[in-house]
Amino acid sequence: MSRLIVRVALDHPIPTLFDYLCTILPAPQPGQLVSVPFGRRSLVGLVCEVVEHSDIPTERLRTLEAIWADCPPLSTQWLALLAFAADYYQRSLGEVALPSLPPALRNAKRWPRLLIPASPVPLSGEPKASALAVLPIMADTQAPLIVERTLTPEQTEVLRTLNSARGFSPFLLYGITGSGKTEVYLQMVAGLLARDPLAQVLVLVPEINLTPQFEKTFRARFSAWPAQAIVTLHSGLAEGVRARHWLAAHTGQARIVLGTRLAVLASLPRLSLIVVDEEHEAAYKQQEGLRYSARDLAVWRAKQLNIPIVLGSATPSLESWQQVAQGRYTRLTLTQRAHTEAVLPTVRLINMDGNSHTAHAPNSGLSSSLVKALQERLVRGEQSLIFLNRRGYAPVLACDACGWVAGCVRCSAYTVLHKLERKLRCHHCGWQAPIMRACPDCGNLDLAPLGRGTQKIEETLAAILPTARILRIDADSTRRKGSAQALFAEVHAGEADILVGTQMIAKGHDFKRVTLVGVLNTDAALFSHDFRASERLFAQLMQVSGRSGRTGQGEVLLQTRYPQHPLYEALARHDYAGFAATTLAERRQARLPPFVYQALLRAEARTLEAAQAFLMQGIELLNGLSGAERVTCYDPVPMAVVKVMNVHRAQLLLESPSRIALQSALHLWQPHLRTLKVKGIVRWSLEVDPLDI
DNA sequence: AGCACGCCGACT
DNA sequence: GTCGGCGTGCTC
Repeated sequence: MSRLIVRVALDHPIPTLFDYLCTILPAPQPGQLVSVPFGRRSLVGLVCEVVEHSDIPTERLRTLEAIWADCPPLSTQWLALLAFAADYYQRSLGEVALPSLPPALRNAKRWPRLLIPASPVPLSGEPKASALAVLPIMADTQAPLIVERTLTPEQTEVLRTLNSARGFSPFLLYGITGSGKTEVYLQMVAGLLARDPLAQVLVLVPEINLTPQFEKTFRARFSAWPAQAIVTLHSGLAEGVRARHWLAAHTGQARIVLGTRLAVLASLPRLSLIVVDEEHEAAYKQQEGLRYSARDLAVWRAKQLNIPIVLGSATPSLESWQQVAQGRYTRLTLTQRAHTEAVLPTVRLINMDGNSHTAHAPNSGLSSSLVKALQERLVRGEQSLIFLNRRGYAPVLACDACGWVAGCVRCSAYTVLHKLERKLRCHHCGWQAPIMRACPDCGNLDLAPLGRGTQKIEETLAAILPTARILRIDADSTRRKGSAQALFAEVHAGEADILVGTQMIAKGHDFKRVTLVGVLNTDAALFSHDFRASERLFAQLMQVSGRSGRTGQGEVLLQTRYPQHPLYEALARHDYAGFAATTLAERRQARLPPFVYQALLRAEARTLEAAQAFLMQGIELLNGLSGAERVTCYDPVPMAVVKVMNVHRAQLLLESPSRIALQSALHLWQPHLRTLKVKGIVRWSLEVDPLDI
């Protein structure tokens, strides 16, 4: 009698499948979840193969504990997607596949209580299906009118192109803020699901807090459908809910899956269209564990399944823009705002250089032009928004006498002064300490806060404009759960005149009464060592500018010491295309992404020396590999913030004009790195296509 | 990655 | 005399 060997992927760094004997009948199929003994633990694993022979000696083989027979197996296409992600990001299949499952599914004890949704019902087979074209108006008066909107001629043209797409067709939907990208998504989805009543659509959004309003919009538009046809997937869901939603997607019952980056790895057997909204957002890149790009995996998935994908943005990533230039993606452009009353804001650059500007008050950080503009809004009963990407009161507390600067005890970073809380706080690790009265080095009592954060601007504004109702929205004022919602509600209700905030205020919220946006202190990003800083700054400024004048003529006042800088000039012209062309030309010249491919080897240790020593040995190993000459390897460098939580960090950059050459070098390199032995404990990780260097 | 085993300093 | 530090070795 031949025995059955089940080869299982486990969440474990050894890049191998683990073989188990199977005594349960019927034996599992590839794609099924099983419970196996591992060491003295019991783990959930994914069956990859069922064979009759194992290279492991029989006496070392252990036996499967259980098979989750109720759950339909994951498809070979899903397995291929995860195998690709594992291969590309240099991880084992199990390390990628198992963490991609909802936590509840990875606990075999919970299997019996997880209900598998019934088989999908064709939406077009329902009596209400004809309502897809003309939908009822919802009773909810807070919601925008939900009848299908009349499209602008531009939108109609774009939609026609999208609807005629067959097979793998990547589109870059380049549409300015307010041009009605969402309406295009909605009508494209409606059209597709009407044509194919069993089809599934994946809609990705960059942030968890954008899911509620997207969900609301989709539910309103498809209100004729059963509720379970639309599900969300993100890390904020309770475990049970997330498992139910995932299973609804897996069985095909959910037709629209709306989620954050983790949703790109969901099982979607009838996936027919992918939408990635705000595709340029850095949040699509996972920044810990498996550092995948959900946008890139979405494109791969669309290619694998031979389906269309729409990447939408007002400020596309330069990677996607370049794909258009190379003819790989099709660009569709929306240049007009969908509501005729909305026009692009006027952007004024206020020169803060030297003597040429007139500060409202010395050292206030506010120009008299901005203060005047704020006063005008106050008189007219309109709202203003002040954008400053620095929370706290002052970024630095320093001693005038000896030059001492307050720093974090665990990180190589300055601590930020939080005046209201009377604390010095490290924004890297959260460590905090009371504000000292005297300099610990020289005893000087005159410690000076340097620079300005949101708290200080709030305080200054309160002094200059005593009648204004000022609201601050940043990570500190919204720390408690739900307080962000409450603060935004206050703004919408008109209970604030001036909103001071960090980038939190730039996204998603449509402030109808805001007619003025003031932008402070963004110059540092112009001269950052990070070559992507200017791309991010431009996108951020376009986004925050778009907050003004959603229902009329708005104004943006940007304070800068470099009003002639091409980035700001392009912003004032609302000229993303010009900015992109210039920046891409610079990147090409400097041989930076997207013209080269990069990977990072990071090392962390208790001393910087140990981390650097590991990286130096890594370089030697790399140089010994065949094909290494096609990959450029730079010197190891300490990271920008060298020490975080008492751990020292350094990194090594690899670069190649060929993605394949870089990939093959990494594959050859990785097994050698695993065997490296250095003094002390060094934790290391490889990141492919890093965003921050 | 966990989780064991295993050999040297400060506590009841 | 033990509790506990983290070095190193294994997991089908």
